[in-house]
Formats: sequence, structure tokens, C-alpha cells
Amino acid sequence: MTAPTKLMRKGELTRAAILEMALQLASRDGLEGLTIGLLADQMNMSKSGVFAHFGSREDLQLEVIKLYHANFEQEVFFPSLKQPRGLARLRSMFLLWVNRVSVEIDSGCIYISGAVEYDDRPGELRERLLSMVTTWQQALRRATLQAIECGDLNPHTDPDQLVFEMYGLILALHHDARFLRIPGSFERAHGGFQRLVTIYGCKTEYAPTAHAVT
Amino acid sequence: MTAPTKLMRKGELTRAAILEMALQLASRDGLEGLTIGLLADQMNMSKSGVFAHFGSREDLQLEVIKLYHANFEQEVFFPSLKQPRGLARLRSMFLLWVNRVSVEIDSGCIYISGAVEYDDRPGELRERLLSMVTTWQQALRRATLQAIECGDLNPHTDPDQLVFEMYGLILALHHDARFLRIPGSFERAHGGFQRLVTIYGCKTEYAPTAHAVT
DNA sequence: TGAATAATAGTACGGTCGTTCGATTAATTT
DNA sequence: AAATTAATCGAACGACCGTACTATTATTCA
Repeated sequence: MTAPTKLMRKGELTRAAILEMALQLASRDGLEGLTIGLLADQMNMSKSGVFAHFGSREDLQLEVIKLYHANFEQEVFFPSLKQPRGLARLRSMFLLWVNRVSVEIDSGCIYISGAVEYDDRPGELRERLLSMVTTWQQALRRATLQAIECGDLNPHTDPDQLVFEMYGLILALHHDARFLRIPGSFERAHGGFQRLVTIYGCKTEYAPTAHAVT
Repeated sequence: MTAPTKLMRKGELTRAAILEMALQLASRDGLEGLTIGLLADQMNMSKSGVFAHFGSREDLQLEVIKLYHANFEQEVFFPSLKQPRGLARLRSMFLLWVNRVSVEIDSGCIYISGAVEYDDRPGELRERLLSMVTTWQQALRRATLQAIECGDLNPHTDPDQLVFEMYGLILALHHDARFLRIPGSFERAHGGFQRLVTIYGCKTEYAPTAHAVT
């Protein structure tokens, strides 16, 4: 994943390691809970040693969400593009998304926690987060439109409404799995998507009730 | 709402006022963002003056969520009990809930922000929040079961699945309205509920395709 | 290997946090 | 009105925060 050791100076290497740890901590404690002191402890470094790699805490936080965004694209968005346009691709986006939220069940999604932390906290961090989430919603919207165009979804479907409800399912998954720690939330999210397809889909296309793994 | 002035000592009176302000601040900045210094400033009091009313910050936070819970019951739960059992009551619960989230669009729902803040932070605060949210979900579940019993909803309906999806709609509303600040999220939540009723309802009861305003 | 440079550590500063404690003022009771 | 109790303030403490500086290592390059 990261380039060979010999090509990057040592500083860049530890910087990357710090960033990865920062992402981990921010996923657990929130971006606002991310502290340079704790980060330094986890890295067995001095506070100033860590600090020197970033101009400020805000810069560190910005780098963290950039890294999260890159990971998200790598794991959810890009793989879905290999699926043919239409419902297949849209479904893939949802499934990989659910997967990711389930995998990070004990590390938390920064898009989601960030939305709560920065809904009333103006600044560049909010702005960046907002743009990332919007980008992802637009991608979902585009995939939905294509699914309508190619006849997989009912032509009367409101794509924004569909995206709204898909997002709701993920938020509910995150809520029930992470906060309430209810097992089976995974399957509930899948069931919800199945229902969306049933109601927004064209009559011809839908597999009855058999949804999901266990 | 609060009892007459002459019966309570002055301390209790200011304590209640502090609590109300604390709820307001916590709704905006989160429970973890609630600070005694800021609270004292807002009340034109000294830090220690405010502090004296609560044994600790955690106690203050606990009192805040208790107050929120009481308000929630007052505004959402109890009024819905006036509706007859069945879909009417369930719908009322959803509508009043949506209303509340929309009203506090610039103050935030503590159940929701708390779920994110305390998903990985053990302690009494998490425990209390969890019990409150669970209580509310159980109430929704009960209302759903009654709606099934009296024939308003399809007998094959899985009540937990329905509650999961209702919760998802509220979370999406909160997300889009508060973080993204998209107008019309209100109507999207309603549209989503309408579709839930359509698919989980008995055939006889549902308004065709006309979902949501624009 | 030695010189130049990058990376890290150490220390200190001002600020805010929750909390404690004794003094002071206000409200209540006799 | 005096005595008692409740409510509030002011100052201080230790802890942690982000950040700035200087010194000291480690790495890189000639």
C-alpha cells in the first residue's frame, strides 16, 4: 500500500504511521477527542516530536479525515465501479458500505461521528467533512439515476429520496451496532435495502425474501 | 410547568434555571462539550456558584439527560397515548418525533448526539442514555405490535425491523437537516414513513404512490 | 568519514478544565 | 431584629491542553 521504504525519508514514514494511529484514535474518541498527548503516548514519542509533523492540531485533524476519505473511496467507491451501471452497482455501493461500518464496528465511522461533532462547529474541518459527505451522496445519487435510466428502478423514483433512506439505514446500523450493541443490525440494514429495492424497483426485478448472510 | 415560587427555596429555583441552560448548551455542543465555566458565564454566575448545585460535572450531565428525557416523554410519548392503539398511535409517535427533531434543528437531539459521544465511553452516563433510548425503542415496538394485532399492519411484519427503519429515518433527518442543512429533509422523513406503511401495511390501507411534497 | 540537514526530545508558557475550601453575602426562621 | 442556615463568590490547585522555542540526537549526502 505505502511506497517502498528507501524512497521516502524517515520523516514521511513516521508521519504516515502517526497519521494511521491518529485515524484509529479519532475513530474511537471522535475528532474532537483526538489529542496530541495521547497520540504521542501511543506512538512512544514526545508530544513535540509528533507535533512537528503537523503545523497545528487542526492540520492533523484535516489530514486524518483526508486519510479516512481515501480509505473509504478505496474500499467502497472504487470497487463498486467495477459493477455494471444500474442496480448492481448501487447495491454494491450499499453492501460495501454496510460492510465497512460493520468492520469498524468498534472504531466508528468518521463521516457519521463527524456529522454530529461538527453540525454546529464552524470552521475548515466542518467544511471539509461536509464536502466529503456530499461527494459520497452525489455518487449514490448518480448511481441511482443510472439504475433508473437502465430500467432497474421505477422511472418515478425520486433519487434524493432513495439516497436519504439508504443513508438512514446506514445510520441506524451504526447506531444500533455501535451504541446499543445489538447483534443482527447488519441483517436489518440488508433487509431495509431489500425493501427499498422492492418498492422502488420495477416489478420484474427482485429476489423475494431471501436476503443476506448471517 | 414549574411549581410556584414561594414553595421552593431560592436554591432550587436557580438550580432549575441552570439545568435548563445546561440542556440548551449540551444540545448545541454535546454533553462532552458542556462545560461548567461556559455554563457559569451564560448564567452570570461564578463557576463555583454553579458547581455547588451539583456534586460533580457528571452529576450535572446526568441531570441534563434526565431533563431531556422528561421533555421527550412530555412532548412525544404521552400525547401519542391519546391516539387509539394501532397505526394511528404509531404514526403519531413518529410525527411528534419528527416535529421535535425539526424544532430542535438548531439545538440537536441528545439521544442522537449522545449515541455517538458515548458509544465507546463507558460509565454511568452511557448506561443511562442507553436505557433511555432502549425504553423509547421498546415503546415504538409495543405500538407496532398493537398495530399488527388490530390489523393495521401486515401480520408478517417484524416489529424490530420496522422500528429499525423508523429510527433510521429520524437519524437521516437529523443528519441532513442539522449537518448538511438541506431544506426539505422534513418531508423526506415523512415520505419514508409513508413508504413503510405502504409496504408493511395491510393492502386495504394506503394512499397510492403520491409520496411526499417537494 | 565528516559536514549538512532532518527528526525528535525537553522544557516552558498561557489557557481551560473540574474541583476544593474558606470567606461573604443573601435568604429564611425563631 | 437577631440568629441560623442557605447560597454564592473568589482564589487556588493540579491536570491536561496546544504551541513555541532550543538543544540534542539521527539520518542523509558529498
